[in-house]
Amino acid sequence: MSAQANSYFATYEVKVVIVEDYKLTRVGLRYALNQIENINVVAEAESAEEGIEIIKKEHPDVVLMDLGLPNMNGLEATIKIKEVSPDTQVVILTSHDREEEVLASLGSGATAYCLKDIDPKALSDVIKCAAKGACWIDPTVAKLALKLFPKPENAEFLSKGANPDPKGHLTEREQEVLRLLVQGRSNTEIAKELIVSVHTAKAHVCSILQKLCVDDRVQAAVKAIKEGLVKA
Amino acid sequence: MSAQANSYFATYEVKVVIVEDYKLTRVGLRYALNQIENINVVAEAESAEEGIEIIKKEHPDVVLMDLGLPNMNGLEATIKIKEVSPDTQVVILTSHDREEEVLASLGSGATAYCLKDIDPKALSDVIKCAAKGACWIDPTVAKLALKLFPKPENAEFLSKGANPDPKGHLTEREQEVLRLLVQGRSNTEIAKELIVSVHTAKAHVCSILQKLCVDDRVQAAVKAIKEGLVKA
DNA sequence: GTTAAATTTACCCTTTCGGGTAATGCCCGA
DNA sequence: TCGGGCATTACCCGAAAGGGTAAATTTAAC
Repeated sequence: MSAQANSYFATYEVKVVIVEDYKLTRVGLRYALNQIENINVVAEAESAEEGIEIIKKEHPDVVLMDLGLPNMNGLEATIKIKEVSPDTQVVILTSHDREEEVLASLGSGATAYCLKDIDPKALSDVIKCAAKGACWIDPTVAKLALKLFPKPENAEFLSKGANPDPKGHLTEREQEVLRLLVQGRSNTEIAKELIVSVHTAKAHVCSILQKLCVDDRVQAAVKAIKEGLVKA
Repeated sequence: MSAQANSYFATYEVKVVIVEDYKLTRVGLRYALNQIENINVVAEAESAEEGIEIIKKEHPDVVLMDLGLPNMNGLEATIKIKEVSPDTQVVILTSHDREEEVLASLGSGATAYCLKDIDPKALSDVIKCAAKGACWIDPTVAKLALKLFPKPENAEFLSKGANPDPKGHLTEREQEVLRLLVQGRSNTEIAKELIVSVHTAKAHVCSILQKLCVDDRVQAAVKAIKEGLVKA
């Protein structure tokens, strides 16, 4: 895939492969997309297996992927595609708007998620920016995906200036302990890791629990992840 | 904000407010964007505080937000904006590509994240689709955001057909227990919740630990979240 | 140089956890 | 009809967790 700085929408010829089981949709897509400048649909597949074979050979810039395929579905296919052709960008094109499918798609390696009511011109734009690796999520499901990002109430860089940590926040040592706690370490293990006594580790954990307003270390770990207190 | 079905890029007049402390960038942006059809920059602000006041009154469709502002920064401003004007979409426009800032921005309520090397035409397209609520993330940082989505190895809908759960997966009851476990409930509490004895709850937790190949409930909770085994 | 906060250690105690083993009843598929 | 998987209950036991309180030490700030 060629690269071109400072352009978010690909301006070179984008190689596209369509994976879609309904022939009518498939040929319609191909026709519509080939009308667009700089988009070149080089192949179609009516099953995930066939699509993967094609992609192995063609290494297209973008794959238009349907979710509801027979046998192997679009998610498994997406995972497979990112294995055999990591630089190929997968654009999900589906009529499903269920949260699980949106999240699972993006988790499987797709870079864009479109609903089928998209108009061809917009789809072509999405394909062009997906070719550059941009992430694009349909308006009707964007909220579902975005709410997965933790609200950074405690992010230290929120206010970068002279902000003396408005109390209630974890000390460096406590953050260190929290990190280990999230890994599932016991107090004993934490103590060994930090080369302190178990008493110390316990003391830190206790103050962490208090500061996070939780009752036990499980809740602390969950809260830490959800609020992004520890780097994943 | 008016709505128009089947169009991903807004085709109506999009009201835009720019929040950016550098005057040069600000006026440059305004000039460039006002060249674009259907985009109308109605106001500029050079600080977050000023921007919020303007947005309270104007309720624009889109806010172009710089991250590095004096005093209150762009993240805090974004949170505030989504409070006072929930339908206003925030587009982050920054030169920072640090992972924390990307994630924190999206977690704060922004719907799009652009780097400043974007060309004006592309930016206008992003603004137009952001106005409809779409999520757009710059190619250079999209990977950072996308890797946050859990890979759905265990998602039951991966193969929807006659797939008899290839063993090693949690039973319904165990998933129920796992859900409570993630909430930080003790075995006793889980037992009460499910109206069973503590022994039963313990048995379920034990088999969960074994099936997830972890040593304790903290690791189980973390794994459950990271792999999307429990609905957030 | 005094104060404040963070880090460290220690003791007490009760509750919970996790492992192991095993028995019972239930339902479904072979 | 006979398993096999699942849910349920039960027991024992050692280890760990969590709460409370207290104090010594370092570090940082003022």
